[in-house]
Amino acid sequence: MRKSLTKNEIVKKKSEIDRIFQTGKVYSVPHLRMRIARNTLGTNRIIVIPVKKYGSSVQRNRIRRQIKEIWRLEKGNLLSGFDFAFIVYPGMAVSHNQQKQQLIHLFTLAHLYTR
RNA sequence: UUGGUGGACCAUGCAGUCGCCGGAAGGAGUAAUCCUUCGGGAGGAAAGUCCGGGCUCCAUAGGACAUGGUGCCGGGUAACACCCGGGAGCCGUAAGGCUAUAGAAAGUGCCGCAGAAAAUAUACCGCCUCUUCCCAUGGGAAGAGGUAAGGGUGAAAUGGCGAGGUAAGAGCUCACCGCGAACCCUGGUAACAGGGUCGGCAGGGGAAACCUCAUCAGGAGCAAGAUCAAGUAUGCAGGAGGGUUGUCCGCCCGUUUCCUGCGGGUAGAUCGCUUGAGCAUACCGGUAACGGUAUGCCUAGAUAGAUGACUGCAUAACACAGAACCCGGCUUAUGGUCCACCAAUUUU
RNA sequence: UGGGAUGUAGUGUAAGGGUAACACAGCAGUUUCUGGUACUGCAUUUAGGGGUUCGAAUCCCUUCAUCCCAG
Repeated sequence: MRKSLTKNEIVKKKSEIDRIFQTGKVYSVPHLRMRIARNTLGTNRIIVIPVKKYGSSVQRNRIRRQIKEIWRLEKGNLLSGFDFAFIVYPGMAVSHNQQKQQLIHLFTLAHLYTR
């Protein structure tokens, strides 16, 4: 599978975001919370939401890009048909390797790997 | 060497792998779309939104009042609360810096406490003269008057200092200094500066108190505004005017229209959107800000929002920080490099 | 993104340029066998910085924080 991340793989509408928050299951590690909900598209979609108190716009943009990058590299190994929402709280690790370990831990908790 | 002052510049580059958003060319496909190649992709402050403009709609932005901004002089600019040059005042040993720098004699108001008096001038302690009385040769008390030199209060006390003058004093007179809705000469476009004459003290502060004078400003803002598509109910009730604006005039639209409220529907796409008061280089004009001419260049345009991750080398580049219609400034945040100048100390 | 508003003790509010005030809360003390009530006292650089003024919470500039409106 190609490791791309196009616009169709991002959750955009407010009604869909609300649906994730109302019906999704919650898995969390320190300073990061993941909600997943099934969709009817057959593919996975993602949204990253840093809370308002996380920092300046530069810091919020950076953490969003970093999580998108890790998700892009890992999504080929995951089951499909889910919407993902990552909520980031102040204190999140900045290092790429630590973030990667945290996300893999979350995916394992949710039993999302194909094998 | 240490401390300081002023200014200029940079804000990463190269290579590899995987990705993101536009553009151009080619190809596949009915189309949606996909593939290949080439080339581009955040800032000096993009920030705060403090000023000024462009642009769009309302009338082409008109008149008066209100309201608000600005405020030494000259220049620059599309414009400005910006910039450049000059004047004056203040601060600093200096290099340099700062200034909402018009008018207090148009008018109104304010100056707590203290102090006699806080702006009409006046008189607490004093000083001096005269009259009366008392003790007796020098004082004391009371009354009438003159005066502002001295004391004291205050942030601030009605020109300063010296001499003459006087009963004591006083711009009462004089010299010097200061002052001036005053006049003349010289220099300067001007602000202003220098000099002279005259006046003879006119009179405190504050205009970032109201205000006066001069000058500027019409309102709203790209969620402006325009087009297409989809969808709903040319629905119900009230009003006759509505818009331009804070008010009036004027102007524009209008009764098949418009406004207000309730109810219902859609929550999509395209344009605006990046060629611009643009950038670079050279020459010319100007003290400078800046302007002119020539040649060359095209350099983000997303729409829940594109720049990331990993690795190596170089390096000071690891800081502050992310375009959202676009420009010119100001202010604030922040890593570094270089230049010039000043002061002190040391050495020659 | 655009348009506005407000910052005063821990909280809620006052204050005409001239000593920062009131209520509740907090702390300490007195009263009581103890607690409550009551009484007395204490704590605030008026969000930060600068300017005007003899003097600033107040007037002006600037920065920061919080809140509201427009989808």
